[in-house]
Amino acid sequence: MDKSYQPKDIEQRLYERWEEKGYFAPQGDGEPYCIVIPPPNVTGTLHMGHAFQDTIMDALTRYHRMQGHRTLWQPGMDHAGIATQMVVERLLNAEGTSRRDLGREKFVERVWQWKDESGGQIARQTRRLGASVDWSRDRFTMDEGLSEAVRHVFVQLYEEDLIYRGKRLVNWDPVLHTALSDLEVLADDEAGNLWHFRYPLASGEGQLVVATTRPETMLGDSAVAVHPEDERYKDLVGQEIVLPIVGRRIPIIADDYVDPEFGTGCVKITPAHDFNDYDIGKRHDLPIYNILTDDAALNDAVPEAYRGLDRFVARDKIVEEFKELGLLEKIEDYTVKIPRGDRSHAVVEPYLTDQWYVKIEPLAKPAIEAVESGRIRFVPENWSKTYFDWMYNIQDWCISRQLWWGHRIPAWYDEAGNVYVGHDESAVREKHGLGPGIALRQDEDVLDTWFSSALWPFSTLGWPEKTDAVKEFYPGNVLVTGFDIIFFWVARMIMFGMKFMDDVPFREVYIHGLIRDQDGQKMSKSKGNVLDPLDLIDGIDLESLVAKRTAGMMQTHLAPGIEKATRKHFPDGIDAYGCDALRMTFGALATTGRDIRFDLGRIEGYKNFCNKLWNAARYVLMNTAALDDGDLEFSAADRWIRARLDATTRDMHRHFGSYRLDLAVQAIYEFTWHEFCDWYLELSKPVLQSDESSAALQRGTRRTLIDVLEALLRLLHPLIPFVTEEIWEQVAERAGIDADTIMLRPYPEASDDAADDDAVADIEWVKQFVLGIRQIRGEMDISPGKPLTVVLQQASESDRRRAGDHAHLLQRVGRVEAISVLADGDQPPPAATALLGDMRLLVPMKGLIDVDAERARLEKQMDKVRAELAKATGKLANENFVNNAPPAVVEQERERVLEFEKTLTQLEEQLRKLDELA
RNA sequence: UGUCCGAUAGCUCAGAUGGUUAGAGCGCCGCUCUUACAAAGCGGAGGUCGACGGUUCGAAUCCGUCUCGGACUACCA
Repeated sequence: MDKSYQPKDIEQRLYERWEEKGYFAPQGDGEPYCIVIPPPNVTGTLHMGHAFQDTIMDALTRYHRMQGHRTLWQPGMDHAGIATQMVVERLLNAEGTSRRDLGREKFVERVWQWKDESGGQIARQTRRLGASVDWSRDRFTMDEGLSEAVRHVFVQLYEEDLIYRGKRLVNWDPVLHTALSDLEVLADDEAGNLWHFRYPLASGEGQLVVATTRPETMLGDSAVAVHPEDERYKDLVGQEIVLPIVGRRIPIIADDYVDPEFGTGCVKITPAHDFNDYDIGKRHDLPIYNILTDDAALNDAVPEAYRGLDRFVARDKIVEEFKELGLLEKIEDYTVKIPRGDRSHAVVEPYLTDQWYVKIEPLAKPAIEAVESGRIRFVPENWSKTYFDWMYNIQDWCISRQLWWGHRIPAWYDEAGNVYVGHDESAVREKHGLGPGIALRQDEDVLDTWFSSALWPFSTLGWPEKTDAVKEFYPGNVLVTGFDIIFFWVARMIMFGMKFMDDVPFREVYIHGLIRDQDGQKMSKSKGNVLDPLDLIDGIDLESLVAKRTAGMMQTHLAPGIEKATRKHFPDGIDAYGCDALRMTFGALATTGRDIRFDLGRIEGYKNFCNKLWNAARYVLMNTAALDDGDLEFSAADRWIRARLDATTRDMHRHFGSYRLDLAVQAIYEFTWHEFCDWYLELSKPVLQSDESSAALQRGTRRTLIDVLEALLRLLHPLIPFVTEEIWEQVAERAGIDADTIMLRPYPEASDDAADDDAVADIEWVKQFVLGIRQIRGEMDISPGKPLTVVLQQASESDRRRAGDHAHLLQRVGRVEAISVLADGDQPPPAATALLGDMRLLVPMKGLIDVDAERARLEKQMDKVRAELAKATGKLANENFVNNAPPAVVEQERERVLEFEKTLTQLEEQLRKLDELA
């Protein structure tokens, strides 16, 4: 083995072998365990969030696979309608052509081409992350089987009246020319104005002042509303306004919606271009004046001078004209929420169009119950509240999109505009008796991407076919995802799962946090703070990183700032940490539902951890070459480390069971480094490197070294698959295990044997002994290599026994040359002191210890003890404590006081000794 | 608008059901290249647990109020 761990050499080689051998496919006949991957968008590349999520899922998958479950991690990708179409359109633009130039068919072909390239990139990244997905079952939301599932669902919902077509206001993206669902619209505060317009009464007597953030929509006004109880305007209700510029007479109406406290208490009503106004319009039967085109320019319904103007140009012109007419009361600065498309970032318009909708309430009900009843559990639990909030107020889902890339809606129209829904055209013709003479044309629209995503937990398994996979792997066990898509995806999977499978799609939803940069900022391309997980695995130099972050930016003016920040945060680029280190870091950061600041310091530490493990293995392998059969005798250290391994194994099961990968990482890190390496390996040396130990004892230690390391590797494997596999192959051979991979070995189970208390106590005593000596060395500046003589004062029977039994350990690990026991009544020599229970460890000074330094040490220790003593006696002096606290707690406190007092006496005595000397 | 989350060492974070001296990693300060590992070993310093009240014998932990962050959600034109 190399002297240090070199991940680069082994990761890809191992992954290829695992894949070739088919280890990722479900194996055996254990209980099924299934996770479906949240399918990444084909367009993109995997970012830190994906890598984090994949790490969690892979750890769970490997853990369950090792437990003998028939484990499936279902992979796949999403066609991501809008996102993908935008990317390809941008490519076309760069080539000087466009979607429209190509035409629908050619364009879609082109997207498929792009999908193959981009999807390949994602698959490569997924492999580099070590994800043990079953590639043989890889699916894509637009492949034939999934498209079949989509059509099936659409047709059934339509036939059950749960899908309908309707003309209403939708969120219209005037750049992409498509409708959007509510969820795809993001409203953020932007600086704007509030314009106050005077609207003259038709009676000619007076005017009303209305305030608006969108002056141009006044061209579509069909009323002015006031609150019914508003005394100022009560008498005007029923009268009319003459709408300036347009000249239309519109009524003054009364509606509760109006807040009399806001502005003037008068609201202009534009039913075609505002959701609230639309509702009011319906309540009052107002005419609807659509004044916009698909591009959000003004259409022919407005006065000639405004026709064809962009909405924002028209806005200025309207304001100008009001000013000229003397009808502009005032302009205020005002912060407005501007709705923008989440992909195009264009300002979205409420717009009246024909769209397809899913009637959501009947679907939402069982989905709410599924969570209420506990059939689906959110982890952490509080996310269920978010889920309920949305589900209780859920709106019908607009599922049609005016795009070319996606599942075409399976609806056909005849020339009269009658709509027929069916699997395909021939099915429609057959069902409705439409002969070949009748021309049908298919709906031009495609479905919202999330419509097919909602079917993912069962469509990927072959549904609507009744496949074995469906029977076996539905419902899945856990969904691992981010909170940002609880509404988009999680809720919809639950609704469709309940509807079509009559069962929940998964039993638990593990919601993880968002990966942020070192300053807590969300990672995004435009901020230039994204990290490519592969760059953390393979490393990248500064110049390449800068180039990568500033390349292909939409807003090029941000590049210099990004470059500066990048040079500041990564002055030396990024080291190659290897996949395992990255995964271990993600695991350690996977705390319950809180966002994660990704810190390079952490990954560095886990790279070191991998190296530590590597070197521990080197030591074990070096020392176990000569394994032979024969009697085994296990030392106290052997028995101790096995007990510790058992305890750690229990911890690992508990933490995996509760999705606390952070605690799992912490527990296994602690065991590996601070118990196995720091102590056990050191304690094994005196046994193996001494002629005095018996062959049986040496055998026992060798056996333990191999056994514990082998189990440790299995405990670690779900988290750090590569380095564990690489080491394991050699260790397994030594251990006499005949198997090809650690992946399919059983996950360790804690033994039922009671912990070996004697051995544990002995080794704890040895540790305390050594630590005491080391402390004296450290603080007295005695070289670690210098052998010391130790005198035991007030040694009990068991202290003496232990000192005798483990003298060889103390000698080697503590560099204690000689131990002598001070007889009762004998004068102790001037010495530096450490305490071990009631016993004192004395390191005689013989010129090597500084009296003042030792005095300072003692004073410091005594201060600490005195503080604690004061606290404890204070407690006991409190009658309430003594009377009310559980007896065990009180008793414990009494014992502590005795301990402290005894310790204090000892230290005082020692201090006196020093004073005598001085 | 409503809901939720967070505030613990210089930094990034752990701290079930309230109970010994509040922990880890990194960083920092010393000392060591001791034959698995300097990507290491050993020792050490560093925290009135956001603020104020309350419950309790006892609060980082439970309950209120507040401050400062963050997220989601709904909005008054």
